[in-house]
Amino acid sequence: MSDPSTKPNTHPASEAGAKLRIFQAAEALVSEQGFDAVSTRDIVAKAGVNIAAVNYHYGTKHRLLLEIFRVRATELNRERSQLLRVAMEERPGDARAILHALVEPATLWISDERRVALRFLNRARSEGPLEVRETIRTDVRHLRRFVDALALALPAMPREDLLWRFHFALGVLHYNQSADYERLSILSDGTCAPDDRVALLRRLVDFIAGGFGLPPAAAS
Amino acid sequence: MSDPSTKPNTHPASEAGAKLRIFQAAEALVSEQGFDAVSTRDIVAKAGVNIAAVNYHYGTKHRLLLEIFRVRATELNRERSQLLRVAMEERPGDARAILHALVEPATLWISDERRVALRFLNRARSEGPLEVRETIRTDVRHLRRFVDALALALPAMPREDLLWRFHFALGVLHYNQSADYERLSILSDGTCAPDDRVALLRRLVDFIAGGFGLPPAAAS
DNA sequence: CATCGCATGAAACAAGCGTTTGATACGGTA
DNA sequence: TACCGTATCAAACGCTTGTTTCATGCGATG
Repeated sequence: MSDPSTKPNTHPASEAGAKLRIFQAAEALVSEQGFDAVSTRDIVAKAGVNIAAVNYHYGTKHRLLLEIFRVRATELNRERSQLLRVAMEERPGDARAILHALVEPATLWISDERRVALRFLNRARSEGPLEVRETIRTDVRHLRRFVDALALALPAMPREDLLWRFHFALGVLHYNQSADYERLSILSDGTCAPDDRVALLRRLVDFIAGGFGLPPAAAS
Repeated sequence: MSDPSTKPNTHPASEAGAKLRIFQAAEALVSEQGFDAVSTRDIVAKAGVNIAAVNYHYGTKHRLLLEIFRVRATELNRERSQLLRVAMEERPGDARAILHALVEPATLWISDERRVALRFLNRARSEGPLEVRETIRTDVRHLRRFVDALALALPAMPREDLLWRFHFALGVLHYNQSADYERLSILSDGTCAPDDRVALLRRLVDFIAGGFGLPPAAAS
């Protein structure tokens, strides 16, 4: 049930697998238009399948969306955890490296085909089903790893200060994932654009590190 | 049309004014449940009026929501402009005071009955009608005043740097307005709560000022 | 070859949506 | 008193929603 591409399809009309195509069509449409704006008929039209296929393969539209969220959230958290582990091994005690591990995955995802998955996750955070929003709010296990790592790297900072700053850092991070760069582009008369992902990542980490009271980064 | 309380109502059943009660009911429901989750029938049920009243007083449900947004956005922008003006007069060249003027209104609104209006505006930003989201994205006039003020206070900072940091600052600000404090509460085992608005405001400004590379605030 | 399970198709379902209709009651004015 | 514009009401409109039904076609199995 977790991977829509496991079962090869035998029917001639579904060369790429109807279940997988429904998954991708729903993800793409939601990431573009939002959860409430996408209907079952929109999904099956994009996927090129009959309307009954959604309920046949996923039970309900609700469960389809939950499944998409589950798959993508797992992927993102796994990537973040891996980057954090690498940072802790290679540069232990470097708070800036920890913040980098927190910010990097989402910034990279925007640059490639995973942009769709990331935007789906962002939608889920604010407009997704109640069940999903509840999970996001209360399942903080993977975030706790980052807090603990930061506490190790910044032993002099009171834990309450550290948690609030971490909270603010998540705000910066999520706002940037929403890709609302048009306002910035207008404000800057077009000079500020998110095209250079490396530079954007550096600016992001710089800002958050500054918020944590860290000194400016050394030239890399 | 702008103030739903202007016309005194003559009908016995509408002692507080049907138009005003519709306005308030819609604002409250949307701020709690989101734009797409609230139906016309929900609104009239909460307002205690007939379902035809919405279309009679506001034309369409769409125009009702646009009107609420227009009224509340005007109020918020006016308050921010006024605080910025005071900051520029009393503490010219103080970047921290400018950031304070940017952050303070929303933080104060959360504390009183305007919390409903603020949450409505936040909803409008992400899930509101396309027309509203377009306005928010492209109407940057009141933001430009803050950018210009910051440029005056931080003459050494390249404009591109300043704009990016301002962009990030808006991220922190909006994230906090969304009032997603439950995750922080869980992460901190309940020790971090947004009850003390003065302290929260100080922490917010501290973090953003740090992101701008400003030195830590002097004790007030 | 007959049979079975899985996948798909067209059509319809009940429920909810925003909006409209036409009737009714009210207070102010001539 | 007769009238008129305003405001409210119950009821219905046409439409879209997510989901279901039942028939059909396919490939694999016996």
